[in-house]
Amino acid sequence: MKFIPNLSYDCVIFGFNGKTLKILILEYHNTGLFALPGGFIKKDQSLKDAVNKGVEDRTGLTNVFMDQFQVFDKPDRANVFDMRRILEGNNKDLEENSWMLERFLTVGHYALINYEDVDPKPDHLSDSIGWYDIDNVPQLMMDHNEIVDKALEVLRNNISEKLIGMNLLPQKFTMKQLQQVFEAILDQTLRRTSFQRKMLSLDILERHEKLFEGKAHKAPYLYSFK
Amino acid sequence: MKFIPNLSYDCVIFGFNGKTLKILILEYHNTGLFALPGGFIKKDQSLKDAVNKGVEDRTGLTNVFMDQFQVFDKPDRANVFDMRRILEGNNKDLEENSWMLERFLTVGHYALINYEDVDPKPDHLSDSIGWYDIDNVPQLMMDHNEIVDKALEVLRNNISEKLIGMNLLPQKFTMKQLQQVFEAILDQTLRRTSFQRKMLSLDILERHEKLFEGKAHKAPYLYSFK
DNA sequence: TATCTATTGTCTCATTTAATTACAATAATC
DNA sequence: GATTATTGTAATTAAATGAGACAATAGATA
Repeated sequence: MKFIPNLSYDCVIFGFNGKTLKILILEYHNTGLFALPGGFIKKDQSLKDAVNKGVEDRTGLTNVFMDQFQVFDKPDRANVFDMRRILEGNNKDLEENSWMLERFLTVGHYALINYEDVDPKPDHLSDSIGWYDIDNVPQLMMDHNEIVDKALEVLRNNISEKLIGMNLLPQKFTMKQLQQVFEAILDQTLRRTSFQRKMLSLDILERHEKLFEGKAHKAPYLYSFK
Repeated sequence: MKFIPNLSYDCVIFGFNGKTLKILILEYHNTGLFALPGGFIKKDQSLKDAVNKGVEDRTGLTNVFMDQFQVFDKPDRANVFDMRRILEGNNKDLEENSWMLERFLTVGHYALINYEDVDPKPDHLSDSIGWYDIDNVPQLMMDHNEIVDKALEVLRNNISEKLIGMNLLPQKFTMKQLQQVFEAILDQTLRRTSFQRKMLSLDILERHEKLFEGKAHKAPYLYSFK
């Protein structure tokens, strides 16, 4: 067995489409089971490498911002019945893969990516992967809904200006877009003038040319992070 | 083997003696090796139960405030040489305990306890356990110094008034003691009047009788958390 | 008993930071 | 050229914090 036994990772991959915050969820072949992208850690592999690999396989992205935030370890979190269905749905040998039916602790991660850059690809066990609004996540297997909730909570607490926008937005963006990211994450509206003044005072933004959208009003500046 | 392989926990146990922030460190028999209190997780045990048990064994305390904050996973973090010395120093059979020489990922925790309540007890592998000032921690085995540094960083960032004092101080305390806890954690001096005003305005403290210390000055009130 | 010392609790006033409102600038439409 | 929707920034208010002043007081000192 090339993997570390009883240990896995799962990753809540956040994206922002300009309106709402979304996460990537995959569905397993012939089971109707939804789950977070996750996987196992090779015996000589760092956790970070393992997760990066998993995210790259499903999104095509490298150098993604990522953070591990909690170990989920309830002894009864594994659902042997579901796992068996997934293996059978993929015509996997149960004997050979019986290690997958044991207890697993999983290291929860979240990743922030630029929605536009992604071309989601299902892995060999699943037949679809897609974006779901953060407030419209389907029922997931095992304790994955709990992992999503916790990831969002941590994201809200860590909303330290720079990291967030830098990873969820394209290189250049308007002040309004930046504000919308914050509003989507915090799930509350912010005052435009206070937000703008605050962001500018932090001295983390660089101002570029204006963006002419063809709309009948003053054109906003584009910004990037310094 | 009754433990989950390749996985351990370690715990940075913080205490406050009225002056400085301290942590508990143990020394292994006949090796001169220092380490954080840690251990393994039984196959049917929750991580939390495992850590609680470890803390209770070494401090005698139950219901301790505790938080897991990071998995440390560098593939080369285990030091086979040191581990062998510990086993040999304790006359343990190398063959039987060879699983301990493999790669381990460890879940880093920190705990906050009331210094006065503790009677530190070494476990069966170590011959001493004692308090060390946070800015005078000896060289520890493996990556334990890194774990300590990270724990302190997390503690500083999480210094959300209530949790801290509630766990590091006795039930009743003076405003000065509370300020000293903050100063020890943040490693900076705070303005007395501003601190007092801030704490009182948070509406988390209950004021009790005065504490007469027999000193030649006005006696301070005792407070507890609401 | 009166005075002195160290510390505490609270006020005041200055300074900084943030919330709120107001308004001019402007890109495209009518 | 007037109109509309939105943007950038200035002006005004309000809240939080910094810095200092001062009276209160428990015990020590004389």
